[in-house]
Amino acid sequence: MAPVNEKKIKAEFKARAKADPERFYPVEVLKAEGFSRGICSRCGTAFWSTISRDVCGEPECSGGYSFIGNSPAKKKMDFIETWQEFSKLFSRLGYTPIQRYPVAARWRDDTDFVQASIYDFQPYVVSGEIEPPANPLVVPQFCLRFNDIDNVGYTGRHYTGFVMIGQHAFEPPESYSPPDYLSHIYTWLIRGMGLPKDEIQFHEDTWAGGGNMGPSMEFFSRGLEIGNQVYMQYDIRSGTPRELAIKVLDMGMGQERPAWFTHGTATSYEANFGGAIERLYKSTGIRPNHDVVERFLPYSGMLNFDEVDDIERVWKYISDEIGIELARLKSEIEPLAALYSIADHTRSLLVALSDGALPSNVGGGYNLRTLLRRALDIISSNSWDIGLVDVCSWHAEYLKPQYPELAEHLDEVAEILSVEERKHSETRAKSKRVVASLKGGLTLDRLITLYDSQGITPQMLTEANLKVDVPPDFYAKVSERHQKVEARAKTGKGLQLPLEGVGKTEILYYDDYLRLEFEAKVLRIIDNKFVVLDKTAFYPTSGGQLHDIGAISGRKVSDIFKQGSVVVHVVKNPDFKEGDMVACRIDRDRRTQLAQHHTATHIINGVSREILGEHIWQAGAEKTLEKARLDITHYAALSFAQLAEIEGRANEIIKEGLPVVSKILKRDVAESLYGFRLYQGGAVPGKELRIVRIDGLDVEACGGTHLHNTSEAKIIKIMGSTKIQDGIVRLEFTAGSAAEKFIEKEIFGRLTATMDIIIDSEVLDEGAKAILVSRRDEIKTSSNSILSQKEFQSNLDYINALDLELSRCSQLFSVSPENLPKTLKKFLAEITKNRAEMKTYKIPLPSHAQFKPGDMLYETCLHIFNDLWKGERKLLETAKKEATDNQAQEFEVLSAGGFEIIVSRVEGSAKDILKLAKKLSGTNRIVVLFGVGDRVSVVATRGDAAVDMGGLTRELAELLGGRGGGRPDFGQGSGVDTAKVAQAMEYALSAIKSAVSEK
RNA sequence: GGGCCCGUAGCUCAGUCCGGAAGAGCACUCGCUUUGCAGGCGAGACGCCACGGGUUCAAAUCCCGUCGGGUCCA
Repeated sequence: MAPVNEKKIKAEFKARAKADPERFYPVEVLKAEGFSRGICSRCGTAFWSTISRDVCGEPECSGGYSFIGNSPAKKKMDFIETWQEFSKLFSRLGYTPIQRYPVAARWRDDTDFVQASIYDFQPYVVSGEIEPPANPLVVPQFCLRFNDIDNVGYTGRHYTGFVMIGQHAFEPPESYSPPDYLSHIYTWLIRGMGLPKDEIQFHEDTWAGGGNMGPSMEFFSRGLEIGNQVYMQYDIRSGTPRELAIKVLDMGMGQERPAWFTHGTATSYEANFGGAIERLYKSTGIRPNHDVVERFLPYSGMLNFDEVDDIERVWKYISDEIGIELARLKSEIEPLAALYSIADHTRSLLVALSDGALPSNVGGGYNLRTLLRRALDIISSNSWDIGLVDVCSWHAEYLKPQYPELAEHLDEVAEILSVEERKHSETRAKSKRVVASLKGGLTLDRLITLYDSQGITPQMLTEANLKVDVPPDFYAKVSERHQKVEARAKTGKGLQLPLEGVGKTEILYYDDYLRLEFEAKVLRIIDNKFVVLDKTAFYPTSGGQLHDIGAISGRKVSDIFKQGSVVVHVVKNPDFKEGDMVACRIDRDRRTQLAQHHTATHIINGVSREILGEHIWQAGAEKTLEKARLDITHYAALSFAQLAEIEGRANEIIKEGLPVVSKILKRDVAESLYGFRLYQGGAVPGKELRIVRIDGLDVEACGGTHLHNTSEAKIIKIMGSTKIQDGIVRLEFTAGSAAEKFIEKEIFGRLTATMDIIIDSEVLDEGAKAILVSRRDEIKTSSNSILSQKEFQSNLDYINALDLELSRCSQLFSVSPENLPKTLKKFLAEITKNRAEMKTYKIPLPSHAQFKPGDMLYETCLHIFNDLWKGERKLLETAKKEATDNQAQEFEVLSAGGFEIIVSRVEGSAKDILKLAKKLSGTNRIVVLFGVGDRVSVVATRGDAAVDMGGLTRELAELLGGRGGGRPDFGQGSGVDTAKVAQAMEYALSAIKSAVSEK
């Protein structure tokens, strides 16, 4: 938002306009129609009306809505008809009706969703940088607003998703004509809606937002605001209003309003959801009691769930005021509000999901998830049998004349909804278990943590009959905690070079990625390090693509970055000066590799959309020398099969050798040719866009260096995918020689290295080993031939089979493939160690001769893990246990003070003597064992005796040159001084004896 | 974008704060018992305590990182 005080500027302007209406408002139109000006005796607003009135048309001033059940409009139109009538009329008036924009605002970086029709044209049309798609125009723009979510269903007019019909014009001052615009909308009120002029009031007002401001005319009838026409003509970002070069008409009218108004239904919902609402009534058996609803409605605004602490008291107040018993009032209103919420939420979801937005735990997606879960919770708490997908399809059917695309996307919407529903039911089940395990008396801190980290609301606790103190400002406390945390996390600012007076750098890297040499003039050198040229083909790090390297006048260029529209080269000790012409050369291998990765990214993006669906958007990307990564919007993790399909198709695209064409287009031309799909990398500034197109697959606005033809990518190998957050999946892949290197090192190399390790370890039986050796040799032979002949494409299936093998093996040991050799080494070493120990216990090594590995390394790994590692360890442990049992009989037991005392020295590790001590201990026993091995371990246990074994152990361990401790009934420690064991035993014995005898 | 919570037996989880002997219930196997309504009793099997590193005499437990899953806020 602008750093200036918009509210203050607006108030000042409003006062000025009020004093001089002729100058700021197109009042001549109203005068000609017989309207005259009045000042509202209640709110002071200046308004226009044909009949003498004391108050303006605001519901607060004129006593609420008086059109309900008694509309003054001569025409009746439902939601769909409203747009049909409106667009027909405005076409005749010279406006062009255009398609709505997607509700997910990809062309903007300051908002997730479109919240008003003017959002479609911000910032570039409004700023005059680019042409609007038509001028003047009207648009039925679907908008999402989540701030009133709690009021939806109750107030009769709030929605999370609604259609704002926009009437817009973008004109230079000389042709900008508010009187025309006002007369057009007036025509709509009179002729379109059939309102008698006596029923219309216009209010003088001022609107400000997004750095712009202008006078506005709101129009009302019977207490309902039908719309608002803003004459946006000032830029107020500097703090004082300045005339805009392009003045803008911004009229917005809720499409839901005319339908409601002309039908005069109790709530707006009844008139606007078409068949959906009827079907909801039918499936739940709920119908509005119009008498109750109408009496309730004027008070509904008081039930503002955000602002009121004690909602019950408000209910009671309303019930008293309208004389309907509280219980009855609630039983009439609440189920209705619930139904209307479902209708609203599903419609919002249908549009948002159709447009490619996804529910998520972060970003704008969280709003969608909240919407969805709210709807699901309403359904389940009322035990209704309503399927969200069904309701969506009812909406889609009704909206078909206006938004035919919604019906086309129903399958994808259904899929996304079902994934979300499953997640929600799992979360709910989990919450129930947690709640069930809680007892009352929770601290506020605990309550907040429960809500914050597990989504368990205080309400759920009280519903489970837990006694908890919930402060009325609970949710405020929650956000307080967040604010504290957020205040701590602030970031520093990056490097800012003094570049005043340096013009925009001319970019040469757009033309051809193989343009690697050029001459340029040195404009500035800062700190003997940062070099600015008049033009450059060096690519700066941007758009997720890593910068080039190379040389300027023979001096090494190590980094390139952009500051604003100036490209800065980092050069070591430049031997040239400002004003010189210099020869520049870019590193070819690096440039080629980066181009391969960048074009591969576009291929993967296009292919993913082909395979996974229209909801796939780029959510981030990075291209380095080693690999490329692309984050795509998708509602679930990708399966191996899906990855394989994407990779396979991507390589087909390479084989097909499609041309990659890039050209600069004007933004409006590009948008009309390719739509908003262009904005894969997010919002892009500027009048002109560089468009990179792979025919039939992908078109993006992109500044990167690209191949000429997909065949130059050579090969694409997907390395893996992870779900980086809900709704976003990251694909990592590599192309060209980086892919070949990857295959060589990380597939062939890793696999054979792993096999080598197993073979060298000598843990396998001879037969199994022989098979593994021959398998390894075979892989080495094939891989050598693939590598030497560069036959990657034709051997992709083989390569992928090996890759799959690697990942299966890594999953077995729950490590990443990278750690597989290392992990196997660890396991094999343990097996060898166990076997050595088995020898000392005289356990015969079991024969695993029956094991015959097949083709797959996986089987061998399974064998190593289960039979060798786990199985043999089991044998060893069993043997040790038996040995312990036998050994336990052999200890000398002393007695003193009524206790049995064992103080003894054995061979063994800490773990061994621990087990032995456990075996020996009893209620009447005191046991101290010294285990001698590499070092001396001490374990001390006792039954009921009053000796501090932890303390004793500490003393003993220290005596042995180490440390130890423990609880009164149990001590553990170790030392290094094996020679002092006898001394320690003596000390232990005497300490115990004196302790028990004291008792 | 910013937080927070959770990864322990096939499942649901306790143990983690405050380091010191890896647990419960359900499911499973076997035996006995019971006409049955999740039947009762007894015995048993089942753990790389997510992965990697660090601190420590000692780590499921503390610290750092990674990977999964969940949740809240803007």
